[in-house]
Amino acid sequence: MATIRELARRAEVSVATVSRVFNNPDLVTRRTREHVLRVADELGYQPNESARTLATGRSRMVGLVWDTGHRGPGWRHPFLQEILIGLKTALSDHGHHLLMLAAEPGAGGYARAAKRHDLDGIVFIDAGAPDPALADLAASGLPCVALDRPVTGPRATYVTSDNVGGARAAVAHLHARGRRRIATIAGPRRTWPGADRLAGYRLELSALGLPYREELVAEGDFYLDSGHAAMRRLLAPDERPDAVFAAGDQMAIGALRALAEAGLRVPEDVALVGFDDIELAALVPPGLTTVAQDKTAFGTAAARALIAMLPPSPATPHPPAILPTRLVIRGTT
Amino acid sequence: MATIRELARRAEVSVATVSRVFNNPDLVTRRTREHVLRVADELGYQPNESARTLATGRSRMVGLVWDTGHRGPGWRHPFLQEILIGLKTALSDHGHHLLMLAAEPGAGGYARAAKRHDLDGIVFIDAGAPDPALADLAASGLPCVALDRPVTGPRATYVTSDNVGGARAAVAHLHARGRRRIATIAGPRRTWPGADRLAGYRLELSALGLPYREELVAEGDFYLDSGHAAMRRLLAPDERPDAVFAAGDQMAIGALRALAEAGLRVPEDVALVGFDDIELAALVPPGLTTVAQDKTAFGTAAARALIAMLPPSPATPHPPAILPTRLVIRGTT
DNA sequence: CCATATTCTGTAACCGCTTTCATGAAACCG
DNA sequence: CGGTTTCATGAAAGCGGTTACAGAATATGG
Repeated sequence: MATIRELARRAEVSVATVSRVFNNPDLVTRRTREHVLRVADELGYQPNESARTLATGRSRMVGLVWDTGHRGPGWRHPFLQEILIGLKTALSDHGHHLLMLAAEPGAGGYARAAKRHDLDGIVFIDAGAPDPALADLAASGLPCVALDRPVTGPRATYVTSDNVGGARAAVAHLHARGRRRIATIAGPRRTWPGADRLAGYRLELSALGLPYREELVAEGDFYLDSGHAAMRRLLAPDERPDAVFAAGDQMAIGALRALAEAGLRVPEDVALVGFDDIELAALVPPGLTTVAQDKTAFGTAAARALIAMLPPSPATPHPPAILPTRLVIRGTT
Repeated sequence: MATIRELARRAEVSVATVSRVFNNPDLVTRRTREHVLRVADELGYQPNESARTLATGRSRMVGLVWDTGHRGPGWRHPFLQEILIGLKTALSDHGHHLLMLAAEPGAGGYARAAKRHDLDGIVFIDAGAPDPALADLAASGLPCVALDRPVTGPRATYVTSDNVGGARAAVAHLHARGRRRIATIAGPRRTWPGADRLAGYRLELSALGLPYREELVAEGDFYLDSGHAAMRRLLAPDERPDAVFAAGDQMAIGALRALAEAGLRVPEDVALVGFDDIELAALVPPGLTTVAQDKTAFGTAAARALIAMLPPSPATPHPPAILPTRLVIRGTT
């Protein structure tokens, strides 16, 4: 591999000049600059990133913390792929790479990895049990963006959907369809989306003048089976609900099965709204009405926020991005 | 951040000794080693990876080339997530990180990124148009693993499913169900899975003594809509097929819709087998019979192969991993 | 035309770690 | 017990860049 010294020798300039050609082009005469670039091209010169990072302390890499282990090998984010596409695209445009951290999860594993690699920033995509290590990291001043979980720090912020608003829209929609006994299958309350969607449900109920009833709330874990179980629980009491708002599409689809097993028709007997708009939602008959999230926007918004907080920007937390949701009406309502 | 010099000073040893403690522990007395480790712990010392990479030429990072752009923002690998989980897990265990390359696609973009970062190896997950840059990279001696596409080089190999065998099993199964006019919705022939599944289809037909008929072959692009269109084409002739082998589940589901639209019953009028066993397959009624691939095995096999080819292993291409497939019988047959 | 300000370029220190080579200490041995 | 080996450690030279500082070249102005 051609080094900067070799290139300098061949171009008959100093290494400093070569370095400037690449990093501060306008500090160099057009003539020399073009000459150096030409020779660089001939040599196939590529500046070495490690050397650069070592010298500058900035790696042009962003860490991605993605907790695969949380639910064993089966754990899947509903739209990790779209998020990655959004993230990668936006970061690439800014000349940053994405490093998937292979650190021991929990504790300070990610923090250590961030230091070792001189990461410029870090993005958290995970289920979101509150983690003191995340708080420390964010407090340390490293630019941090978390998805669907809160985080604060001099250069920290988060991206999330308008979970409250989306949930309210779902409930309002069911109400508009004439339903009055509206149940919910909530997500885990320790997660943000779980808590906020439940809050939205309550809020809209009271806005509509409907009572909030404990027996109309079942909690799941966002996965299909839990939706199935929750639906069965909701059907147990004498007076069954005539509508259900499930806080996630997977749970909604589980609920759909439970309803079919119980011999109930959807939407005639029970109307159903989900949340997320995963690919499946459109395909599972009769088509799941759901609150759609803007999936790639998650990634791009995260990338944008992160980039905005990168030095030399002042250490000001970027305002959180709350992405709008959109109600997609299909066959279940 | 504590540096190695600081640590050396505090532990009252030389930097060389500290370095050895971390890289060649047995070159150091147990006494000194433990002492250094203790002080390192107190200081929260973390060796800097860039400096390490610069000094050794090895980055402990593996590049991941994942072509997001191929089909516009909507392009999705049927099970990218599982592959990533497998890859990440296996590589982590070996102390390697995964770098998602933000390089201009095509040409030598990835090759350049690999050099700049001193990548230890590289993994290709993409749609797989033949790419001279990949060939060059592989030829250069950089450990390379490609998924579902061929690649050769001193340290190159690939991982793929037993596409031929899987396709044969699908066709044999349809035959066993009494079907004789078996059509196929093939994938793009320029892709490996597309070509091999078609080959398997032909092979099994002839093994069964059935004729291969051009009019029973329609080509799609692995996506849902193309399956729909292909199915309509297959239904056009007077004598319609009584079974269809679709080379991908998405296409199979598209075909399922076309069949429903045509008023045909599945499996009574037309039996259907897919390939992949995506999540949807189990959920779309009446349940799609399909050839399942071992999804996380893709990732782990790729990681294992890569690790096996990493220096100081001899520059011998690892034998390709051909993962077994498994026929999952559901409602469509 | 000279003094001064402004560009442009070069020298060299440094970023944090690895590793070769040399050295001194300890172990081995006839 | 002196001479070899072996073993543990240290000094210092890189690895390939960036950048502060200084010097040379050019432009500016009186």
